[in-house]
Amino acid sequence: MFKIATWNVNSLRVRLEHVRQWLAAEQPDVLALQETKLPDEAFPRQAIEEAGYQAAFAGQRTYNGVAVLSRRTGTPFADEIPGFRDPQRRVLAVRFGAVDVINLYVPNGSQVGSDKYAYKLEWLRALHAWIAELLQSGRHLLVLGDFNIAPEDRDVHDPLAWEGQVLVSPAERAALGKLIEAGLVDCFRLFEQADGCYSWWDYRARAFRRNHGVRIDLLLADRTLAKQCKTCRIDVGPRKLQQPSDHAPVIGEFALQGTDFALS
DNA sequence: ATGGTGGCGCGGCCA
Repeated sequence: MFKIATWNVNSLRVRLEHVRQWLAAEQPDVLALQETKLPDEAFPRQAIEEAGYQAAFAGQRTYNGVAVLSRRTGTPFADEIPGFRDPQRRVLAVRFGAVDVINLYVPNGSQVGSDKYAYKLEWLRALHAWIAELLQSGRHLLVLGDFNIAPEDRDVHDPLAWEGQVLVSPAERAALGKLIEAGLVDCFRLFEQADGCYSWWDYRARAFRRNHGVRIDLLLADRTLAKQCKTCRIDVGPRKLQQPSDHAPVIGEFALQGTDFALS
Protein backbone atom coordinates (compact mmCIF):
# COMPACT_ATOMS: atom_id res chain seq x y z
CA MET A 1 0.00 0.00 0.00
CA PHE A 2 1.20 3.46 -0.92
CA LYS A 3 0.31 6.07 1.69
CA ILE A 4 0.41 9.77 0.84
CA ALA A 5 -0.64 12.82 2.85
CA THR A 6 -0.87 16.59 2.66
CA TRP A 7 -0.51 19.04 5.54
CA ASN A 8 -0.36 22.81 5.67
CA VAL A 9 1.92 23.25 8.70
CA ASN A 10 1.89 27.08 8.91
CA SER A 11 5.64 27.34 9.63
CA LEU A 12 7.76 24.20 9.55
CA ARG A 13 10.10 25.79 12.09
CA VAL A 14 7.33 25.98 14.69
CA ARG A 15 5.71 22.66 13.70
CA LEU A 16 8.84 20.53 13.19
CA GLU A 17 8.24 18.34 16.24
CA HIS A 18 4.58 17.85 15.30
CA VAL A 19 5.68 16.75 11.84
CA ARG A 20 8.32 14.37 13.21
CA GLN A 21 5.87 12.83 15.66
CA TRP A 22 3.25 12.47 12.96
CA LEU A 23 5.68 10.82 10.52
CA ALA A 24 6.66 8.32 13.19
CA ALA A 25 3.03 7.52 13.99
CA GLU A 26 1.61 7.40 10.45
CA GLN A 27 4.67 6.43 8.41
CA PRO A 28 3.38 7.76 5.07
CA ASP A 29 5.42 7.08 1.94
CA VAL A 30 5.03 10.73 0.94
CA LEU A 31 4.07 13.85 2.90
CA ALA A 32 3.41 17.11 1.04
CA LEU A 33 3.86 20.21 3.20
CA GLN A 34 2.65 23.75 2.59
CA GLU A 35 3.46 27.08 4.23
CA THR A 36 6.88 25.96 5.40
CA LYS A 37 7.80 29.69 5.55
CA LEU A 38 11.51 28.88 5.36
CA PRO A 39 14.19 29.80 2.83
CA ASP A 40 15.91 26.73 1.40
CA GLU A 41 19.09 27.38 3.40
CA ALA A 42 17.09 27.09 6.62
CA PHE A 43 15.24 23.88 5.71
CA PRO A 44 15.64 21.32 8.56
CA ARG A 45 16.97 18.62 6.25
CA GLN A 46 18.85 16.79 8.96
CA ALA A 47 15.85 16.54 11.29
CA ILE A 48 13.76 15.17 8.41
CA GLU A 49 16.44 12.67 7.40
CA GLU A 50 16.75 11.51 11.01
CA ALA A 51 13.03 10.74 10.81
CA GLY A 52 13.75 8.49 7.82
CA TYR A 53 12.66 10.81 5.00
CA GLN A 54 14.18 12.49 1.96
CA ALA A 55 13.17 16.10 1.41
CA ALA A 56 12.63 18.17 -1.71
CA PHE A 57 11.69 21.78 -1.09
CA ALA A 58 10.89 25.08 -2.74
CA GLY A 59 11.23 27.54 0.08
CA GLN A 60 10.55 31.20 0.71
CA ARG A 61 11.14 33.40 3.71
CA THR A 62 8.05 34.46 5.76
CA TYR A 63 5.37 33.36 3.28
CA ASN A 64 4.45 30.26 1.28
CA GLY A 65 7.06 27.53 0.77
CA VAL A 66 6.34 23.88 -0.08
CA ALA A 67 8.16 20.60 0.51
CA VAL A 68 7.74 16.94 -0.39
CA LEU A 69 9.02 14.42 2.15
CA SER A 70 9.36 10.83 1.01
CA ARG A 71 10.79 7.50 2.06
CA ARG A 72 12.10 6.89 -1.46
CA THR A 73 14.07 9.41 -3.43
CA GLY A 74 11.91 11.10 -6.03
CA THR A 75 12.87 13.31 -8.94
CA PRO A 76 11.70 16.92 -8.63
CA PHE A 77 10.62 18.18 -12.05
CA ALA A 78 8.80 21.48 -11.46
CA ASP A 79 8.78 24.23 -8.85
CA GLU A 80 6.47 26.46 -10.85
CA ILE A 81 3.48 26.03 -13.11
CA PRO A 82 5.17 25.91 -16.55
CA GLY A 83 4.74 29.24 -18.31
CA PHE A 84 3.47 30.99 -15.18
CA ARG A 85 6.35 32.95 -13.67
CA ASP A 86 5.77 33.47 -9.98
CA PRO A 87 8.19 34.51 -7.23
CA GLN A 88 5.83 32.88 -4.70
CA ARG A 89 6.86 29.31 -3.88
CA ARG A 90 3.59 27.40 -4.12
CA VAL A 91 4.36 24.42 -6.35
CA LEU A 92 6.59 21.38 -6.08
CA ALA A 93 6.19 18.41 -8.42
CA VAL A 94 8.14 15.22 -7.78
CA ARG A 95 8.16 12.09 -9.94
CA PHE A 96 8.08 8.69 -8.23
CA GLY A 97 8.22 6.01 -10.91
CA ALA A 98 5.06 6.29 -13.01
CA VAL A 99 3.39 8.66 -10.55
CA ASP A 100 3.78 12.43 -10.55
CA VAL A 101 3.09 13.95 -7.14
CA ILE A 102 2.12 17.62 -7.46
CA ASN A 103 2.15 19.54 -4.20
CA LEU A 104 0.18 22.81 -4.30
CA TYR A 105 -0.37 25.79 -2.06
CA VAL A 106 -3.12 27.54 -3.99
CA PRO A 107 -3.33 31.31 -3.31
CA ASN A 108 -5.85 32.23 -0.63
CA GLY A 109 -7.43 35.08 -2.60
CA SER A 110 -7.99 37.36 0.40
CA GLN A 111 -11.30 38.91 -0.71
CA VAL A 112 -13.52 38.33 -3.72
CA GLY A 113 -12.76 41.09 -6.21
CA SER A 114 -9.33 41.94 -4.81
CA ASP A 115 -6.03 41.83 -6.71
CA LYS A 116 -5.14 38.68 -4.75
CA TYR A 117 -8.40 37.08 -5.85
CA ALA A 118 -7.60 37.87 -9.49
CA TYR A 119 -4.14 36.33 -8.98
CA LYS A 120 -5.76 33.21 -7.52
CA LEU A 121 -8.01 32.79 -10.55
CA GLU A 122 -5.11 33.38 -12.98
CA TRP A 123 -3.03 30.87 -11.05
CA LEU A 124 -5.83 28.29 -11.23
CA ARG A 125 -6.24 28.89 -14.97
CA ALA A 126 -2.54 28.21 -15.54
CA LEU A 127 -2.72 25.16 -13.25
CA HIS A 128 -5.56 23.71 -15.29
CA ALA A 129 -3.59 24.03 -18.53
CA TRP A 130 -0.64 22.22 -16.95
CA ILE A 131 -2.69 19.43 -15.36
CA ALA A 132 -4.71 18.86 -18.55
CA GLU A 133 -1.49 18.55 -20.53
CA LEU A 134 0.02 16.05 -18.08
CA LEU A 135 -3.16 13.96 -18.10
CA GLN A 136 -3.36 14.01 -21.88
CA SER A 137 0.23 12.79 -22.07
CA GLY A 138 -0.79 9.79 -19.98
CA ARG A 139 0.99 10.65 -16.74
CA HIS A 140 -0.45 9.30 -13.52
CA LEU A 141 -1.07 12.16 -11.11
CA LEU A 142 -1.59 12.68 -7.41
CA VAL A 143 -2.38 16.38 -7.00
CA LEU A 144 -2.63 17.39 -3.38
CA GLY A 145 -2.28 20.32 -1.07
CA ASP A 146 -4.02 23.36 0.34
CA PHE A 147 -6.43 24.32 -2.47
CA ASN A 148 -8.04 27.17 -0.54
CA ILE A 149 -11.33 26.09 -2.14
CA ALA A 150 -14.13 24.17 -0.43
CA PRO A 151 -15.59 22.03 -3.23
CA GLU A 152 -19.22 21.90 -2.06
CA ASP A 153 -21.51 23.32 0.60
CA ARG A 154 -21.20 20.11 2.63
CA ASP A 155 -17.49 21.02 2.99
CA VAL A 156 -18.42 24.20 4.88
CA HIS A 157 -19.72 24.33 8.46
CA ASP A 158 -22.12 27.21 7.72
CA PRO A 159 -22.67 27.57 3.98
CA LEU A 160 -25.08 30.49 4.39
CA ALA A 161 -22.57 32.51 6.41
CA TRP A 162 -19.87 31.72 3.84
CA GLU A 163 -21.97 32.32 0.73
CA GLY A 164 -20.06 34.26 -1.92
CA GLN A 165 -16.93 34.54 0.24
CA VAL A 166 -13.43 33.61 -0.81
CA LEU A 167 -12.85 29.80 -0.57
CA VAL A 168 -16.39 29.08 -1.80
CA SER A 169 -17.13 31.68 -4.51
CA PRO A 170 -18.60 30.34 -7.77
CA ALA A 171 -15.54 31.29 -9.85
CA GLU A 172 -13.20 29.39 -7.52
CA ARG A 173 -15.45 26.33 -7.47
CA ALA A 174 -15.72 26.47 -11.26
CA ALA A 175 -11.91 26.48 -11.51
CA LEU A 176 -11.75 23.40 -9.28
CA GLY A 177 -14.54 21.84 -11.34
CA LYS A 178 -12.44 22.26 -14.47
CA LEU A 179 -9.60 20.31 -12.85
CA ILE A 180 -12.05 17.54 -12.00
CA GLU A 181 -13.43 17.55 -15.57
CA ALA A 182 -9.89 17.29 -16.91
CA GLY A 183 -9.69 13.90 -15.20
CA LEU A 184 -9.02 14.23 -11.48
CA VAL A 185 -11.05 12.72 -8.64
CA ASP A 186 -11.53 14.09 -5.10
CA CYS A 187 -10.44 10.96 -3.21
CA PHE A 188 -12.11 11.99 0.04
CA ARG A 189 -15.53 11.70 -1.59
CA LEU A 190 -14.87 8.19 -2.88
CA PHE A 191 -15.76 6.96 0.59
CA GLU A 192 -18.57 7.35 3.05
CA GLN A 193 -17.63 10.14 5.44
CA ALA A 194 -19.24 11.53 8.57
CA ASP A 195 -20.96 14.91 8.34
CA GLY A 196 -18.86 17.87 9.42
CA CYS A 197 -15.45 16.70 8.19
CA TYR A 198 -13.16 19.68 7.73
CA SER A 199 -9.41 20.28 7.31
CA TRP A 200 -9.03 23.93 8.37
CA TRP A 201 -10.37 25.85 11.32
CA ASP A 202 -9.64 29.51 12.04
CA TYR A 203 -7.46 30.10 15.10
CA ARG A 204 -9.98 32.68 16.24
CA ALA A 205 -13.28 32.39 18.07
CA ARG A 206 -12.68 28.81 19.28
CA ALA A 207 -13.50 27.63 15.79
CA PHE A 208 -11.93 24.18 16.20
CA ARG A 209 -13.71 23.41 19.46
CA ARG A 210 -16.99 24.30 17.76
CA ASN A 211 -15.97 22.47 14.56
CA HIS A 212 -16.47 25.65 12.57
CA GLY A 213 -14.27 24.50 9.71
CA VAL A 214 -14.01 24.07 5.98
CA ARG A 215 -12.53 21.28 3.86
CA ILE A 216 -9.97 23.00 1.65
CA ASP A 217 -7.08 20.52 1.80
CA LEU A 218 -7.57 17.99 -0.96
CA LEU A 219 -6.09 14.83 -2.43
CA LEU A 220 -6.93 14.47 -6.12
CA ALA A 221 -5.96 11.48 -8.25
CA ASP A 222 -6.27 10.69 -11.93
CA ARG A 223 -9.10 8.25 -12.69
CA THR A 224 -6.82 5.21 -12.89
CA LEU A 225 -5.17 5.90 -9.55
CA ALA A 226 -8.51 6.84 -8.00
CA LYS A 227 -9.75 3.29 -8.71
CA GLN A 228 -6.84 2.05 -6.62
CA CYS A 229 -7.55 4.40 -3.69
CA LYS A 230 -8.48 2.30 -0.66
CA THR A 231 -8.92 4.95 2.04
CA CYS A 232 -8.98 8.72 2.41
CA ARG A 233 -9.44 10.51 5.69
CA ILE A 234 -8.64 13.66 7.64
CA ASP A 235 -6.58 13.26 10.83
CA VAL A 236 -7.79 15.90 13.28
CA GLY A 237 -5.34 14.66 15.93
CA PRO A 238 -2.58 17.20 15.25
CA ARG A 239 -5.11 20.07 15.37
CA LYS A 240 -5.71 19.18 19.05
CA LEU A 241 -2.07 19.56 20.08
CA GLN A 242 -0.55 22.53 21.88
CA GLN A 243 0.39 25.31 19.44
CA PRO A 244 -1.09 23.50 16.42
CA SER A 245 -1.21 24.31 12.76
CA ASP A 246 -4.63 25.64 11.79
CA HIS A 247 -4.85 22.77 9.22
CA ALA A 248 -5.15 18.99 9.73
CA PRO A 249 -3.43 16.38 7.55
CA VAL A 250 -5.36 14.54 4.83
CA ILE A 251 -4.22 10.97 4.14
CA GLY A 252 -4.88 8.57 1.28
CA GLU A 253 -3.84 4.96 0.71
CA PHE A 254 -3.47 3.41 -2.75
CA ALA A 255 -3.01 -0.21 -3.75
CA LEU A 256 -0.84 0.81 -6.74
CA GLN A 257 -1.20 -2.57 -8.46
CA GLY A 258 0.30 -3.13 -11.89
CA THR A 259 3.75 -2.83 -13.35
CA ASP A 260 3.21 0.86 -14.13
CA PHE A 261 3.31 1.55 -10.42
CA ALA A 262 6.43 -0.30 -9.33
CA LEU A 263 7.87 2.68 -7.49
CA SER A 264 11.51 1.66 -7.70
C1' DA B 1 -18.65 42.04 16.30
C1' DT B 2 -15.00 44.90 9.72
C1' DG B 3 -13.48 41.77 15.47
C1' DG B 4 -11.14 37.54 16.75
C1' DT B 5 -5.63 34.46 16.74
C1' DG B 6 -1.19 33.08 15.03
C1' DG B 7 3.49 33.48 12.33
C1' DC B 8 7.01 36.41 11.00
C1' DG B 9 9.89 39.76 12.74
C1' DC B 10 9.69 44.10 15.09
C1' DG B 11 5.50 47.48 11.99
C1' DG B 12 2.40 45.59 9.37
C1' DC B 13 1.23 41.93 6.26
C1' DC B 14 -0.92 37.61 5.48
C1' DA B 15 -4.02 33.92 6.44
